[in-house]
Amino acid sequence: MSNFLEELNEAQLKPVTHIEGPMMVLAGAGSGKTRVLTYRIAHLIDSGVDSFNILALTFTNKASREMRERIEKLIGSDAKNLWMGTFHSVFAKILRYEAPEIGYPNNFTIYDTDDTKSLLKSIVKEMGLNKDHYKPNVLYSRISGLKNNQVSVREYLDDETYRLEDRNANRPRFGDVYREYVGRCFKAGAMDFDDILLKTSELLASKPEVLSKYQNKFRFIMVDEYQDTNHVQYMIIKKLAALHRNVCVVGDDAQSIYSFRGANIKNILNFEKDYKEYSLYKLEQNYRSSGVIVQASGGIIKNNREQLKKEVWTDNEHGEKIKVFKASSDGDEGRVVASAIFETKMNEKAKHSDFAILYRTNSQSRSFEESLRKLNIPYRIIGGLSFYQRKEIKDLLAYCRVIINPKDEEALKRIINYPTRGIGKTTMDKALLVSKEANIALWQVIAHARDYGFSNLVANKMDGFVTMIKSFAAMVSEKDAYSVALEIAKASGIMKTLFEDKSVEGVARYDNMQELLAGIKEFVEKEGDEEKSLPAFMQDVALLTDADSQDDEEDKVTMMTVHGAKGLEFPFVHIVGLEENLFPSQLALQSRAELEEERRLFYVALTRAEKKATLSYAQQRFRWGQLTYSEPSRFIDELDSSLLDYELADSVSNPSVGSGFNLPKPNLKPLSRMVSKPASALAGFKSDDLSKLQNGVKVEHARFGKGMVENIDGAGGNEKAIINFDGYGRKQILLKFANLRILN
DNA sequence: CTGTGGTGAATGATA
DNA sequence: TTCACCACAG
Repeated sequence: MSNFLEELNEAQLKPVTHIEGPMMVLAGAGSGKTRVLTYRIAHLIDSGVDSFNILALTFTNKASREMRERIEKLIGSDAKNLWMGTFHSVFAKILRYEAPEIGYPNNFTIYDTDDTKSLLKSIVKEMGLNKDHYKPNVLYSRISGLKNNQVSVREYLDDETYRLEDRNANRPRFGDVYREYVGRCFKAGAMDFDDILLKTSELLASKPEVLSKYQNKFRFIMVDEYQDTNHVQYMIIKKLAALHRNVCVVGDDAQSIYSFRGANIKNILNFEKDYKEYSLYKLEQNYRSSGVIVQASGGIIKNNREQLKKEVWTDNEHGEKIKVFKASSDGDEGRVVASAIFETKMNEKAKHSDFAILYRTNSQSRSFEESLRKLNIPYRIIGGLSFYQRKEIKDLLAYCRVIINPKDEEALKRIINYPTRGIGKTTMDKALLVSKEANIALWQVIAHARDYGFSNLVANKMDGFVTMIKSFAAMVSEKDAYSVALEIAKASGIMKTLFEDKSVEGVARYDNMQELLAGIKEFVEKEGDEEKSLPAFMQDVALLTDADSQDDEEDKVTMMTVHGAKGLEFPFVHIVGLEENLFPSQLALQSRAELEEERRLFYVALTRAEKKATLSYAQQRFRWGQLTYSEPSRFIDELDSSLLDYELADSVSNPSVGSGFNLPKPNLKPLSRMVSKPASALAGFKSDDLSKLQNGVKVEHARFGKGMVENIDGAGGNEKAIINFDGYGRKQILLKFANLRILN
């Protein structure tokens, strides 16, 4: 059974057959790192380790899925018992059981980035702070940084250094924002992404019985991409591994590209201190890339001071030189790259899926999309706005969240008036104020609106909403996730609202919602005895950001950021936008450490290529809607010129593109700004008494002209009329504001 | 309360 | 350029 070991080379075999005791594998790009991890797990199980006792942590869902599949191929269904997943998914799962130990409910919600930012925004507003100094993005990354280093609110407030930093950054009250944010999350029974790790760490530190339970469960621990772990993750691993000390970390310091979110290279160095008896293994033979690419990338990384000693080499053939394209503009770069792909595909008889376009920022994808579309080259974009971040998806999921955890304030705010049910901003501001002053959940205020002084009219609307949510909640224990979700979509009116929107985007939104429902159905119908309830589904969803539903099988060119490409490989790779201030990013030019991270990022990009890498840059490009000029990236200069093949002529040599095509248009002021808008209220136009208005009456409106009343509803000064105007179509008009003259 | 249009900011990556 | 937010009219 263990003949699979024969597929490994000597350097790989050693770590794979290492069983007891701590170990670290430093694995160069393309050296078979995943292979070592998967084979080691297979070998552990083969040697009698119970698969239930193995924990394997990765950074992406994709990596863990891939590893599980590969292990399954080696050892069969035992692979299902492994605890394998991303840090977030594994510890979220543990927290589902253990949350009450630290004062959270089992049904806690996970706040994603949007929820977090929206909460921060309301806090800043409530506290009356200057929103230019307290921007959600900045606050979020500050809080995230603190949490990743396990700095609690208390510790923050006690530490003059931290507070000074914020005072100097024009946000002296950051500490109050931090405290309020943490308090509000707790009150809402919500954890943000960082909390999942932070709370796990706190749990393990404060509850010895819990710690000991998981120490005994996870007798063998494996960590992929160890160079990307942050301090909290490091602490969690350290605690879990303290008893058995069977911890195996795999990583490559040259590919550490996540220090911006707290990843700490020092964790690799700390490893040596914490586990003095550890064994070190190095994988230095690259099986992936051509000699040119291995040589070029090795040369690049040598420019970094901070690095561990490692010499990556290959037996592969030398291969083609790295091509460098100069383009005149971003649009031109798109055309050059698209036609190069077209050509290579023909010459090499390659598939579309053999190509990748890698860029530094998501916003660069546009020019490539356009050009590829023109040449009828199919492509897919990974990243950017993921499926689960789309508004219509988040809306439906927000209903699910409120049903499971009514205290979830962000979800509640999202849906209380969607589809519109007459509970608007003014009402909600009031409700929020009550919730804050009485220190009760927003949901409680809404559920008992009359007790908190809301008018009957408003309270009735809230009652309707609350009744609806409760009726959904009653279904949860009886029905599966799909039945509940479908009922929500129908009964809430979301489905109808989206269906009625016939614009292009509207149709897409409707389709997306159908796709979500189909996804839930799939979840429910999937084989296996896992739970099929809505809460079970929602557990998975919050942590799926990966373009999971992507059709990997289809023959398409892949476009994504360099970050997104980590761990992947393609025969032909285009690295684009190699310009100063873009790649390396202008934000990374402040310090040596940041520049070195950019360089590692470039190293990652280059080492994705198997056969051939192509670099390109544009001399000018549109950024923020403005034409900017740019210089070629320093990373091009750092490459050994004997490995480069400069394509001097730019796309002017391309006969299919007419000359002068790329000239910037003369900069005309948009006309719309100069045209004054038509007078909205005609002077002297006086409204008739509308109290006796009825269906079928012909009226004249100051702006819309003549029309016929088709329907009137509402009461008490809030009557709305639907009027069909000639030339303007149906309009809904509130009579108390309307300027209408009754004709006839 | 709700839809519109005008204004100003965004473009650094992830679970 | 595009998107999100805020006035403000209706």
